[in-house]
Amino acid sequence: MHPPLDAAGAGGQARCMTASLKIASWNINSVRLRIGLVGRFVDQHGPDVLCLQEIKCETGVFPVQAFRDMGLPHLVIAGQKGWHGVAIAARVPLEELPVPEFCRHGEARVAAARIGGEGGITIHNLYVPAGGDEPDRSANPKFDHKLDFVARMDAHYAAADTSRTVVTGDLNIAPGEHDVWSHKDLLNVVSHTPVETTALEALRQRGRFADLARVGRPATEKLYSWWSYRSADWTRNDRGRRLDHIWAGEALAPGFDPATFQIVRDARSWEKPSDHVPVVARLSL
DNA sequence: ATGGTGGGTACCCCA
Repeated sequence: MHPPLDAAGAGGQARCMTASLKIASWNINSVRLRIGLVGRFVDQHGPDVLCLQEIKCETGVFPVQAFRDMGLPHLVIAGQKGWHGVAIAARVPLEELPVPEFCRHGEARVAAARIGGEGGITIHNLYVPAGGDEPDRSANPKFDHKLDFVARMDAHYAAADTSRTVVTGDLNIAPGEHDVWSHKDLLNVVSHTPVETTALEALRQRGRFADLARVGRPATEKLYSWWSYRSADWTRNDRGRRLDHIWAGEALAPGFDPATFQIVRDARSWEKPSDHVPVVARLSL
């Protein structure tokens, strides 16, 4: 057996009786360009684990020292030149795990780590392919790749012990009617087509994961984590989508307090923002 | 119906 995970107390707060882990996910759209925004987020929110997507750099040029300086010295980095790339940064030691082969093209879209050893928590940080523009898998190879990626996730999580696993990241799918600004207008738009939303919900349920953003809140509440850059003023009509997710396996879900789930919407207004904002959840251990 | 913006890279890919 291992001692309880003592990750509570992020940001120098007093340690709690109950250990907990504050997990955040953020598609940063270039970690080097936005390292200052990462620091700002970490200062303000004190995550114990920060999962980043679209780091857009090779592992060797990831800004390691900046993460040490912000109190997240433990890193699992899966980079590649120019695009994609994911990383997990933590206050507590991470054990890097082999990644399931979700990406048939071998792109850097998955990072996996365990905290707390045997009986600890496994974290899968995913960057699901966006899927291009045309929602037709025979006409659009990128959409085919996306659906294949999701099918591989399904096969993996259906067979795995997911009870102490957190799946998080930019899944590039807004599954629910109220995860997009207009269900009707987006039914034929990649990220919200029925073939995608049905597949994602089915695999989540087969994997016995709770979608933490939706636990304990009304299904009709609009929730978004991404707003396109291609808008003069993203706040004007709030045309967002919820593409970024934190899922918890069934042993972790009962210790989750819905009040700890946050979408850091104001980060979309920071200077030179990512088009995604961080999502945060605290898990009791 | 269309095009809008942004990042990395190298003269165009991707989101």
